[in-house]
Amino acid sequence: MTSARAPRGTVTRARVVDAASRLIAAEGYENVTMRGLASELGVAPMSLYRHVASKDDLLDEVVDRLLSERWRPRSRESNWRRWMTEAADNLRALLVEQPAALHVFLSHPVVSPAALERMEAMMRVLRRVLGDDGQVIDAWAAVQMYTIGFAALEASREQRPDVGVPSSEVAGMLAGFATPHQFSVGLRYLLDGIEP
Amino acid sequence: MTSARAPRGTVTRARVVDAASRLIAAEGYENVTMRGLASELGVAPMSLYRHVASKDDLLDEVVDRLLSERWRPRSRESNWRRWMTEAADNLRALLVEQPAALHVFLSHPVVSPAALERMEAMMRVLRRVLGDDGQVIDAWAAVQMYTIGFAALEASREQRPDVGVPSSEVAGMLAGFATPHQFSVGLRYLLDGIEP
DNA sequence: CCTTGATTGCGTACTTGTACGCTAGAAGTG
DNA sequence: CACTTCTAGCGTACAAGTACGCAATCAAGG
Repeated sequence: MTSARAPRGTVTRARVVDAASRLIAAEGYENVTMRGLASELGVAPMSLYRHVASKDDLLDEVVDRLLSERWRPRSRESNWRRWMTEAADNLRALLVEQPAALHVFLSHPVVSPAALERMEAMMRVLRRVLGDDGQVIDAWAAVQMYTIGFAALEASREQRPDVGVPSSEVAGMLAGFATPHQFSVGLRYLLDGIEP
Repeated sequence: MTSARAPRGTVTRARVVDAASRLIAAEGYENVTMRGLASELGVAPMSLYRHVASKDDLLDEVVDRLLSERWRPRSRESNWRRWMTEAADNLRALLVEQPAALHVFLSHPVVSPAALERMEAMMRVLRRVLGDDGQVIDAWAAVQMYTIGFAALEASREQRPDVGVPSSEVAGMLAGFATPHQFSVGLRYLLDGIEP
């Protein structure tokens, strides 16, 4: 039998985060439960709570890892519009592909290490274009909010079939709203407005 | 005792929505449970599910009522920027003040009657400015995504105290991000980019 | 080594949404 | 009126997050 108490040190915050990352990648975020995670580690469910404050706390760290691997644009900072577009789109894609990440970004302002690194990089680029620090912050915030808002809708777009309202014109266009292309169009508006 | 089966017709979709609206207004969204709602109506919890598919389904309707009461701008459509700004800000305020509404808008594209009415009105205004229908849709989507994304962050801004990262410059500005003023600044960028 | 205190794994139990299927009573049929 | 059918109210039960407190084990001091 596998009963008996697990030895001390079996559970560690790092181990929990590792296991959670693996499980999320393998089974998908929505199929990961604290109970399942615990049994994966061979411990009782409540043992996890010595090392993470809550499931959300755990997710914060899992998502920071994902973000740190994926946020960086490939292009050079010299073409600021291209670079900013890529930075925004990388986050959008991450949020859409990883429901866990979307959950985290919608739950609270994300200030994990990777998020801060990304923010600082974006502000650095914007500062070269805009000069004024106040404007830099405004611009960054606008792009960030747009990105998260867009990702939220794109991710949640499982067709709602009927509506009971006949506006087929309206219903029809709702389908095509949340696409990566639409994202870049809106972002272009935003950057147009930002550019001095 | 209050046992015994409730007579037929005690529960109605409309009555459930009414009671839910009342409870949410009185106790706050996060304190409203299906069990509480049922006891408010004097029926067993599962009885509600004959009339609403789920809690989310119920919320959809509750939120549509809120939206229908609050989305309309006060200004005239002739000043399109002012009108659009008001329309966006009315939704932002609603989402921030009503966690139930935020939940609904983040869960799926909202196509309730009031949402459609609002969308059509906004598109009508944009059409007069932009002409081309394609651009109208793009512009509307951009504003909508920005609004929802911003509201999500503004609503979730309960201070996260430490971060473990010393960038006080960064941490400091994070505090001031999600304010109504910041919202209007970002929206101005967006409208600048949209305006022909 | 034994006592004492701190740390950590865990058993139990509560809350919330809701699936499933039973059943009482209304509505239709002969 | 008796019988069938359909429907709406409900009892039971389960999954998931996690509060609370006990207890096993480790570390420190004598």
